[in-house]
Amino acid sequence: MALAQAILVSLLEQPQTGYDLARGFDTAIGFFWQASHQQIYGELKKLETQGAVSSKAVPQSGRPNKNVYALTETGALALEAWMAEPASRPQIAKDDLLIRTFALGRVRAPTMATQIQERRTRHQERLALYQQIETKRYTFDDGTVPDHLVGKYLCLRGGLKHEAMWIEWCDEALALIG
Amino acid sequence: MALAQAILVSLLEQPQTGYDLARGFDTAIGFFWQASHQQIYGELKKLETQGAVSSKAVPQSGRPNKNVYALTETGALALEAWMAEPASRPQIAKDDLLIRTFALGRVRAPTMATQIQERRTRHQERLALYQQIETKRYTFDDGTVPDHLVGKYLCLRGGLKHEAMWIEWCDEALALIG
DNA sequence: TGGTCCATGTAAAACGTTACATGATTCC
DNA sequence: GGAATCATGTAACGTTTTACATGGACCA
Repeated sequence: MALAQAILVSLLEQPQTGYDLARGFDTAIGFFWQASHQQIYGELKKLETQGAVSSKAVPQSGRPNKNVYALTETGALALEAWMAEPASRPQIAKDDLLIRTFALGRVRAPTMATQIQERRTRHQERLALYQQIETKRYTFDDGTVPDHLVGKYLCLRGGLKHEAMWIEWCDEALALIG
Repeated sequence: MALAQAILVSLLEQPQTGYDLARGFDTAIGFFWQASHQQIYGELKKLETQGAVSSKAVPQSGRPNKNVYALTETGALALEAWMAEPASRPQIAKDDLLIRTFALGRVRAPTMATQIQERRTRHQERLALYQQIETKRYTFDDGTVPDHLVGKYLCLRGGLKHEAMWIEWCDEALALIG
């Protein structure tokens, strides 16, 4: 749906290959948007035929050529227009741990405490990662975040809050089903 | 993926039609799992051929017949087995408001404050709804939730925390970009 | 008379995942 | 010698959304 825009936004920072994007989707924007390399290669081609991105082949020795994609003027304008479009309503991620949780008290489920404990560990790891990033990249002497980083910073803050909240939830659940 | 299980868990409480399920997916389990009626009708048929649910036609006057589905023994056992399977890793919901946010500071976006404000209102509404449900259905004199409601209650708690967290995020974002 | 609710369904399109494929390079 | 990295791609499959379809009941 908004994969095209996720790519355009990623290209704002610098031109990238499909491969770069696929990897970046594992880090920066990937904290809240996932896409496989197959999807990205396909979408890039579509965006190129629309004129939103341009590609430049970079020959390499002993490797397939790189296709480095850059945002075009057209793409930048399209992105700006899209920014003003109303965002879709928030969706809760489909989470099968919650389905299992829903059944608690009605189905025998001796492993649920372990499962929630495991989930807690995951969130804890993520939280630690985000905290590290916050300290490293978003801590400034005067205590304010420079304008051009505000967007990325807010996304990180969302991630931090998200993980912290789920840790709290796990603790609450463990206390209740203990 | 886990749509089948979401249906089975919904049927734990009582036999229901596909139509009922599709509407329930807008309320109880639907707070964290979405599915259209088309998907549900299809999945119910699949589940019936597998023997996990059984259907009973209920004739009606002036309406199409109801197909009321109930969980079978087989289905209950399958569900119990599934409960012990490891849950998939947590995913963050794809949210195009966050993509827009990511671009803040790099693209002109004069409507973003309004958009976040609107999103805040949505979360506020949801939070109010969940709080109402908590008060109405999960408040007991002795302060404890009865066993058979623990699962549903924990899901509601997740919803509450989720909405509260996003309201906080919206406030943080508005303060930073205001 | 026009809209929403009940109750089911088909069909096509869009989106996403999984598996497979290539082939040199670099690291352990 | 084996695994991971770089870099692209095709094909099959599964899931989800959107659109279309029916038709009486009930309400304003």
